Amino acid sequence: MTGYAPSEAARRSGFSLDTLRYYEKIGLLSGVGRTPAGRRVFTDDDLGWLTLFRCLRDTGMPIAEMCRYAELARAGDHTTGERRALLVRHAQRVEEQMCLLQRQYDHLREKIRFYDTLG
Amino acid sequence: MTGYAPSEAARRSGFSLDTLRYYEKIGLLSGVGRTPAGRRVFTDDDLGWLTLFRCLRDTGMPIAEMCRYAELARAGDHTTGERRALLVRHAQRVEEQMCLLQRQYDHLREKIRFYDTLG
DNA sequence: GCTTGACCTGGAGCGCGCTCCAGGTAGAAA
DNA sequence: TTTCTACCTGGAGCGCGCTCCAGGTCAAGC
Repeated sequence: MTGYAPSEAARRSGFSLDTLRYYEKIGLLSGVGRTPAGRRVFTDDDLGWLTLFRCLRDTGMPIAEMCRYAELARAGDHTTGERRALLVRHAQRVEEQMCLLQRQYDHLREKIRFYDTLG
Repeated sequence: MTGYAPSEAARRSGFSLDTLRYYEKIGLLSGVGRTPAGRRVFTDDDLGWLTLFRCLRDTGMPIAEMCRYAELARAGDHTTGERRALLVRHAQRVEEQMCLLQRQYDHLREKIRFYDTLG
């Protein structure tokens, strides 16, 4: 149960210090420990959450939905089904997003090929 | 050289009427024709531009960069090299984005598989 | 002639996700 | 002992990309 300073947690998660504080403020990240002087101490568990948030953000999940997920997790083991369903729905949206991205990427490549034929 | 009403251009491009007006206001789309009464008339050429903008937006290009591209195109044929370079740079960013998306999608799938093992 | 509806304008407002700031504290380094 | 750095708080501000609104115009259908 190593503890990490805010700057270290930021470095490892890829979120800024301000974003870490923001996530805690809105209740996305909760139960972050403190030193007697009031400074945050992040655990490996917190970093695990941050890794998940990184994944969800990178795949375009809105923060409100991540909050919902975190809330379910806090509510206990009886919410695993709902949590899984939430992730599955999100994964489906990501698949669609990947298809669209691929299509438009192909379109873009074609446009570039057009410029290639000009000279 | 068929002409399209704003609502038809919106339907075909997938942009809202407000967005079409906005794109013209900021100079992204220029030279859109008008009826004597001042109503917009979109040509096939305009729709071609909108299709390109759709592609670039869907792949995450900021509007400022699309403006730059449109500006180059308006400047004439001597800018084709620069235009191509702009698209190539963008395509590279899109490739990176696709890789990241795939990685995080895999991560997400793994998380879902974890929930599957629970019951 | 009257209503309806699609369109026009300039400009304000919004939702998201941070990001920055002022003013302050604790602890370590010189 | 002074200074420096990393951190703290509450709250304001920002950049992006639209989106909405009020108030008006025109053309077509009844």
